[in-house]
Amino acid sequence: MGKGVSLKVIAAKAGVSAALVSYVLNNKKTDRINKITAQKILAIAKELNYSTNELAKSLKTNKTNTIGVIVADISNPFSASLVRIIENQGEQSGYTTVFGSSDEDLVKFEKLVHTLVNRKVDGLILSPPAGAEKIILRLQQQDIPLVLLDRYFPSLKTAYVIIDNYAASFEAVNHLSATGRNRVGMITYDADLLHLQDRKNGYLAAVKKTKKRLDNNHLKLVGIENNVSKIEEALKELLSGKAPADAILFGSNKIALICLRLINSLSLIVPDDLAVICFDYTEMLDLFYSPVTYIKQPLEAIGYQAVQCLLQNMGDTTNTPAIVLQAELVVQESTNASGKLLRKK
Amino acid sequence: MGKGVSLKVIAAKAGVSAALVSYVLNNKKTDRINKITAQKILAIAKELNYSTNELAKSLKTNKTNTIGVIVADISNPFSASLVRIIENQGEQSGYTTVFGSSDEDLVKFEKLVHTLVNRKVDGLILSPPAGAEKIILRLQQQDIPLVLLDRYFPSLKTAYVIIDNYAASFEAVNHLSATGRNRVGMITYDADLLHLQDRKNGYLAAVKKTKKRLDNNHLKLVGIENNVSKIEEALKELLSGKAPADAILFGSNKIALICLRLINSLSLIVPDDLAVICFDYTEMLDLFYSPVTYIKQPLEAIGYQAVQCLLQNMGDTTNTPAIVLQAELVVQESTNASGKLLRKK
DNA sequence: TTGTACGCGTTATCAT
DNA sequence: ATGATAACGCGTACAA
Repeated sequence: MGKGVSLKVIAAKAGVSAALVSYVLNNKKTDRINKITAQKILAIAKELNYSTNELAKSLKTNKTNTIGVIVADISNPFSASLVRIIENQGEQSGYTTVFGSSDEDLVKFEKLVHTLVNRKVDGLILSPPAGAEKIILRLQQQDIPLVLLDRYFPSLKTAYVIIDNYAASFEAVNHLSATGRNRVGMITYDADLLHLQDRKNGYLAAVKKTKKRLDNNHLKLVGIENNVSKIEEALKELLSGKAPADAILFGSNKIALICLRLINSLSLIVPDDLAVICFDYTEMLDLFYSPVTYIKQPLEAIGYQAVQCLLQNMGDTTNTPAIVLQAELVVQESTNASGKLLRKK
Repeated sequence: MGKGVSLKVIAAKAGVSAALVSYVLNNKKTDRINKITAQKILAIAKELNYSTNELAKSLKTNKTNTIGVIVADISNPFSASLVRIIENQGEQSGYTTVFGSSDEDLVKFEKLVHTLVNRKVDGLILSPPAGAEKIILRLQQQDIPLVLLDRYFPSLKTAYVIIDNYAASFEAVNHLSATGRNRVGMITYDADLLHLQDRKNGYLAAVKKTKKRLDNNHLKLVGIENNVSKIEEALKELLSGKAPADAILFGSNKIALICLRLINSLSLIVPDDLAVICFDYTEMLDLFYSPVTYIKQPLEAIGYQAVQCLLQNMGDTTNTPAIVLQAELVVQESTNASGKLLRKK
């Protein structure tokens, strides 16, 4: 690739050694080099449009200035935004960022990790799928700097950046009961990823607190593969029966999309008949006729911290900062109590 | 990085030369190698958990098995989906994909291109910003395989994959007039990127055809930086005055989001008072109370073709396939004529 | 200022 | 048949 304008070529043309060219082009030993030859070398380099072969450089210096990032699915707006922030943040520290999507698939994840490691990335920012402990552990044994993103494993001592999902769920449910909802349901994932457990447990704790007794029928668990009909079925179940939910917390933006679409086609009125809250913001939430109250993850902060933590971990692998950020409940129309209260009068 | 398990280490442990280890691990000269020593080498390699240093390999073979992709903004759902498809498609051919966002900024774009080229990617898939001709040309002079994505430059002979934006706009406007709309407006970008020109020109041609005379006030151009208040202002202008638009074509999903949000907060009824069509699908369009008719780009096909074209161009740089794909108008509720017709009766 | 070893894997050539 | 040697790709950095 390229036309092969190497140091050697420049050296030949200038009648000097390749080493000297390297020094000049990198501004090293600048005081010990004849300024005239330096000028000549620079001129030739520019004329030949030289640019360094980062491959060779990395091989020698053992540094690629590259960060590897693995998210669940880069086509998810949430991931896409986060990735973008990391990209910018990394660049500010001189790093190029390489991405991959794991699809929450352990095999795919491991393969991606391998690819990145073999390409000698300087560090990794990872959203590992369930069961990835051994893979992470091996990376640590190889002394590869890494930060877990959005999730972590209690059994491992790693750097991580997460949000307090438990508190976020808890606050959301509290908001719903405080605004007069009595049968708060939740549709979320049946997965053993800790951050998803937290969302579920925060919900359960809040329901328990506000209702004394828990109606298990109001918690619906669906597979992480986001099967549309399964999710729609869960919603229908929540809305039927003897005690239909009058409020629902959606465990992700994918779940929310599917459910809101169905709600749209039913004759339910939000927020009058049903209040809804969604985990994670996406643009679509503003387009629902009743703008959706949502749990806002501090994306900028997450991306910033992820890169900063990685930089620290790259300096010293035993340095494993654990950052827990708080999410914010953004109240919009979809949980407005007024409609409901009016009807009660 | 790594623990430094190199061929050399394995060779030492096995009491053979590094070259032999390389042959064994790559299944080369397999017939000329003692099977017992081969087994021993494989065993040691596995025991030491060896994996090849792709940096060194690439340096030697001059092949990185990497494709570089530059889009405008990876956090845009449209780009994110496309990127995901390219990622999968590339993987099927054994390529890792590296992404970057240019923000439609020429300087950023050039910097990204440089980074990728210096890292010796095997080829590039690019959505170049306006004015990038010289950069592309230089890449071609360096014999670097590339495919333009979603846009192209008539002055350059490159491979490209685009959709027929002119026809897409044309069809959209036709659909609107066929369903009884008389004052079809458009809000799109004031940019000299050809694909955006095409969108505009397709609109103009269709309006001209259906109306005989053109009312320039129904075409609003906004900056590509997606300034919210500018776009909102454009919409308000379209909806006011002596001949307010009764249908609008939005030139992108960003424009659509901003406008639909505003329409939501006004007391306009879609499709009764106003019909809308949007370029590019995103999930949000289904969540609008009146699901939005949109111009669907064949993302899968675009991604597939982009990778295929690149592979061809990598085989022979003078091979520059030009693929023009047709978009599809997906008619939903937002352009339904019934509401309007009922009112007319 | 320059020669040269080095990082690491590949492969053509040479030696048993 | 089996296996070793050495040059190579390209930039870096130390010794000369």
